Amino acid sequence: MMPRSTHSKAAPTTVVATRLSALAQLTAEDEALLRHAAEIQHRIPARREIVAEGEPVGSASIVLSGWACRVRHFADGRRQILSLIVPGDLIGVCAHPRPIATTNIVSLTTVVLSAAPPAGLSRALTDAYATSAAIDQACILRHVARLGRLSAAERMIDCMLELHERLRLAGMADVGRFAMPLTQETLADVLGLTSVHVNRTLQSLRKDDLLELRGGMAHLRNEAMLVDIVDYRPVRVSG
Amino acid sequence: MMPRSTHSKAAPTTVVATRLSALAQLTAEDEALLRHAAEIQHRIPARREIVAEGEPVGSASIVLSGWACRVRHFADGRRQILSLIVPGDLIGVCAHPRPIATTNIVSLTTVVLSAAPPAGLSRALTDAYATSAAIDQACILRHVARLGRLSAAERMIDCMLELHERLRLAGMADVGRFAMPLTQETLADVLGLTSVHVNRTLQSLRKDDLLELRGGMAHLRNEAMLVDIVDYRPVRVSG
DNA sequence: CGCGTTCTTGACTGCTTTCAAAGATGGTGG
DNA sequence: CCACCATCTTTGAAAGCAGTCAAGAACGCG
Repeated sequence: MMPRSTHSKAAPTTVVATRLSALAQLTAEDEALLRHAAEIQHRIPARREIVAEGEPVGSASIVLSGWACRVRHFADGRRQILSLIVPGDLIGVCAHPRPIATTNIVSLTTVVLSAAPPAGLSRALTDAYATSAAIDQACILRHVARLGRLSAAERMIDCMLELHERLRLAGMADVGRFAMPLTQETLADVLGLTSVHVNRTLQSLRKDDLLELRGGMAHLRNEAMLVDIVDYRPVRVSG
Repeated sequence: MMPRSTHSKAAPTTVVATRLSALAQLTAEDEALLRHAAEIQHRIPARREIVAEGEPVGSASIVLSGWACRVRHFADGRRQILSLIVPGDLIGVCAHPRPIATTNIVSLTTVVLSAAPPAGLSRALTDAYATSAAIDQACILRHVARLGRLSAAERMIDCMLELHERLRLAGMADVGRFAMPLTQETLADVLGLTSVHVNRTLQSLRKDDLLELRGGMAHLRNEAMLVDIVDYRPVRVSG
């Protein structure tokens, strides 16, 4: 069976080059390194643990297609998704000695990974990795503000605007429209809500013609208004 | 006026060495570098902006005493504290080119900073900085889970356990007891609650003899039970 | 001792959860 | 092609946790 992603127009291999090129000036050699690394692909079914908390961080890898997440499980069954990982994102890029994973990472859909070329080989790749890590950090801080101070509808809007921006960076989103494969239950674990309330929130947003999720696609009906509602600002990590 | 901290038994200069030594094997030279850097201190009153979102990240510095935070302000006045910064923590240590700050950083008490010795000078310092950054990251992820899935009382407990652990690393906490200079209103902005509800939550926890905040001190009355309530696990970032 | 900040309290509102069950959807095999 | 099954979405009623508003008490500083 071919690993064909229904959520991406871009071929998996170009997703990575698109995103990393947006983060640093990659040379033709850098792109060749990425292409070479992508020749060996690791296919992971949905709902599989990719990284286990407390275990040594393995070799760095790149998400070619599919969605994953960092997640925390509580003893009583509660679950919180700490961050979403989408195509073009890096996993396990870590600067310090003998690092161990601080969270579990789990696939949410089928995920295809390739190894990330070692950073030392290229100045531009090193920069791209560092910038990617900075974006990751910024998104997590954004998530803190989202969970701490926004209402259910605001959390949903803010989250979708962020995903739209991040997927666009990898060339995987149209204007106001992108593939969003998460179920309402998973979305609830991202947003710190119950699935029932996610459902009601989505109905309300659709009724107001602001935002619509259907058939695995997200539609931002009125992006300007959405941006205004949550005071959304694009992620910027370098000048 | 001497910058004397009433919240610390350790002298400001040793706080840094204590913490960084716990993160990597510092040599006598490393400690000399830290002591030298600490000769020039920068004193910042409470409620001052230390770093502005969107501005280039300045030179790296170390908190010798006092508390600060990363914070997000919303257009309508809501405010969320994204992470707390306590003595021994680093500010503005950043690996990628031309970095700009993704959040504001504000002093919560009087804060004394010194410059952080450049990482390139010493392998151990480089490691310590990287480990410190990893701890920072782990605490922020923890904060996401806290805000997303814990009740008010659980958030309070989890936050106090984390602060106890972090301050102990810098030699600034006794067993089950540490200086906690934040007002209930500030705590509310950390925990994503209102100050009224923080007050009621604290009363309830004190009544149950679990946790007590009074006179700028936090007392963990029954640490084992607190740990159990929130399924608290110590921060581990390297093997 | 006086003033501003912080803490405390009460009554009321409301957003979100809980619990339960019924409908839709999509993929699979007969 | 359709029945079937698991998964996902939708709905309703009731309860609960946290927020809002307002005002008084306590605290700490000068």
